[in-house]
Amino acid sequence: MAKKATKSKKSRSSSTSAASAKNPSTPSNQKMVLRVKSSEKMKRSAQQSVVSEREKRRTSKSRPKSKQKKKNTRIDAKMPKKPPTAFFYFLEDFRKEFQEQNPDIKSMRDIGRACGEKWKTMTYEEKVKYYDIATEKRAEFDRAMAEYIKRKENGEDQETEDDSEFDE
DNA sequence: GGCGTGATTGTTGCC
DNA sequence: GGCAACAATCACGCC
Repeated sequence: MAKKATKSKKSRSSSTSAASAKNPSTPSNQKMVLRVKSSEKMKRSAQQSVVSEREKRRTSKSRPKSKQKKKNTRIDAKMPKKPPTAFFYFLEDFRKEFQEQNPDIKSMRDIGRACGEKWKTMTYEEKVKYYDIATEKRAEFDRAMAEYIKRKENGEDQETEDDSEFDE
C-alpha cells in the first residue's frame, strides 16, 4: 500500500491551508475568502449535480472494496481530523429523519444511498446552509492544523509518548 | 471482543 | 486536469 503512504502526506500536509492561516491578518476576511471560494465551487457542483464525474469514475473503475477507511492510518493521533463536508452534515440530519420514518432500516449503506439521491435533488439554496457549516469547520480545521504544525516544529513530538492523554 | 466493511458526496493535495 | 484518499455513521460479519 504505497498509496497509503503517498496519500498520508496529502491529507497531512494541508500546507497551503496552514500557510493561509499563518497570516491571519483578518480572520474574518480570510473566512470570507474561504467561503466565497468554496461557494463558487459549490455552486458549480450543485448546478451540475446531475451526473457527477465521480460517479462515472466510480462505476467505471469499481474502486477496490477494501481500499478506504483504515481508521488507524493517521500517524499522529493529535493531528486534526479532516472536517466533514457539507454532505456529511446533511447526512447527519437526513439519517435522523430517515430512521424515524424507516425504523427498520438501520444500515448506513441504505441511508447513505438514500441520502445521496436526496442530495442530488436538492437545490443550491437548500444545500447552502450545510456548505456554510462545512466552510466554517474547515476554517477551524485550518487553524488547528497550523497550530499543530507549529507545535510539531517546536518539538512537541516529544510529548507524543503520552499521547494517550492530551490534557490541556 | 474488536476491527473492517459498506454506501454516500465533498474536499484537497499531489502528479 | 485527473485521481486517490479521507472525513461520519453504525449494523453486521468475520476472526
